[in-house]
Formats: sequence, C-alpha cells, structure tokens
Amino acid sequence: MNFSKNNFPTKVLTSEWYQIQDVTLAAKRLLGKVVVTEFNGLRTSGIIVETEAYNGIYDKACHAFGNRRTPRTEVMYAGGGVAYVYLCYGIHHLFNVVTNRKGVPDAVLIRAIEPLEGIEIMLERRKMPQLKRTLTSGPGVLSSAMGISTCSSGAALSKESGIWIEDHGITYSENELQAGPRIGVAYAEEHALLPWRFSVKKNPWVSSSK
DNA sequence: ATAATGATTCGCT
DNA sequence: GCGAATCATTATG
Repeated sequence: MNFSKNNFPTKVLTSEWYQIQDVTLAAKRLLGKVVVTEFNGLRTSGIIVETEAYNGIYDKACHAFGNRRTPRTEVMYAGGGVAYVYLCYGIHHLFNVVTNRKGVPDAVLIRAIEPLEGIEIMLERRKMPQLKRTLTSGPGVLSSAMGISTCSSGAALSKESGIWIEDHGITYSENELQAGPRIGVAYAEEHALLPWRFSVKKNPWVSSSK
C-alpha cells in the first residue's frame, strides 16, 4: 500500500466511483483528488483545485448537447471513469473526466492542479526555467505539463492507461469552495451563467481567467 | 471538398 | 485589456 505525505493510504478511484448521477456533485468531489500520469516512465501528479461541470445532453455548453453523437463525443457516452480529451483552438488538449452511467454523456473539465510529483518533468515539457503559478493553472497548460494528449481520449482512468486519479484523503467543506460561471462558454446562451465552475478558495494554483 | 469555429494561451500595450 | 496563433472537428454542399 502507498501512503501520501499526510500518511493517508492512497487509493486509485475505480470506475464505480465515477458513476455519480449529479455532474456538479462530481465536479466538487474531484476537488482535492490527485490526478496522476505516467507516460514512458515519467510520472507526474497534482492535486485538482479547479473543475467545471458539463451536464450532458441538456447543457448547451457541452459537446454532447441535444444527444449529439460524433466520433469525438462518443467517448462521453461510454460511462463514468474514462478520459475525454479534445483539441481546442487547434493547440490545446483539454482533459475531462467522464462521469455518470453508460449512455449519459456528463463530463468534468479539469482546469487547474497544484503540482505534486514530477515537477522537473513538467517544467521541461512547458519549457519553463522555474516553478511558477502558471505551470498548471489552466486546462491547456495543465495537459501540456502532464503530457496528456488526445491519444488518451476514450481510455479508462487506470494505471494501465497511464492516466488515473487517486484519493489522498484531501477533502474540502462547502465553505472552502467557490462556485462561479464557466469560462469561455458565452455562446451557450441561458446556460452560460450557470455557476458550474468550482475551485478551492484562496488556492494560489487556481487559474486566473475571469 | 470546403468553410466555420472554438470548454485557450501568450505576448504586447 | 486585446488580438493572433492554429487545426481537428463538424456541418454542409
């Protein structure tokens, strides 16, 4: 058994954990969890400090709005516990965690992490000389730092696929969390202002986008 | 086959 | 604060 810094027995989240029916609850529960990647023996990890919920077919900001099924969105229907990674603006690979049961295309976008392991590796991937807040504060740069690409889209979150999430016993009470509108979804009309972006209050690693 | 469009980031002002 | 970079995905003809 492995232990975290605070002596908590770390455990890998199983696919059962991701079957949460309420995607906003899933987004809140993912805060404090630890996302880990290990590609080519290079291990990196970080504590999730900012997420956004995307509510499947009912959410105009979600790629699966109106039950849209395309080769890209199909992985969101596979059931909780797989990764949905897609390319945004032709440059950025955005990492989402699929939640809820099979056939319900809910997903949580991971927007920021607090670096834990493999900081040297992340600095090199980002071509940054030293550790700064911007290393992992934002969905695009976080994927860059951890080596996540669209190659992982559809992969089950497990050690076998090189990308998974662990529980290190870090939890937050409701008043330690902050909720606000999601970023970059102005086109989603009446769904644009829903307070479905969640972050840890006063955490310096949260992305600065307003 | 072609054209429009981002769940963003970075550099400059 | 503002605008460009840049390309897979998608819808449409």
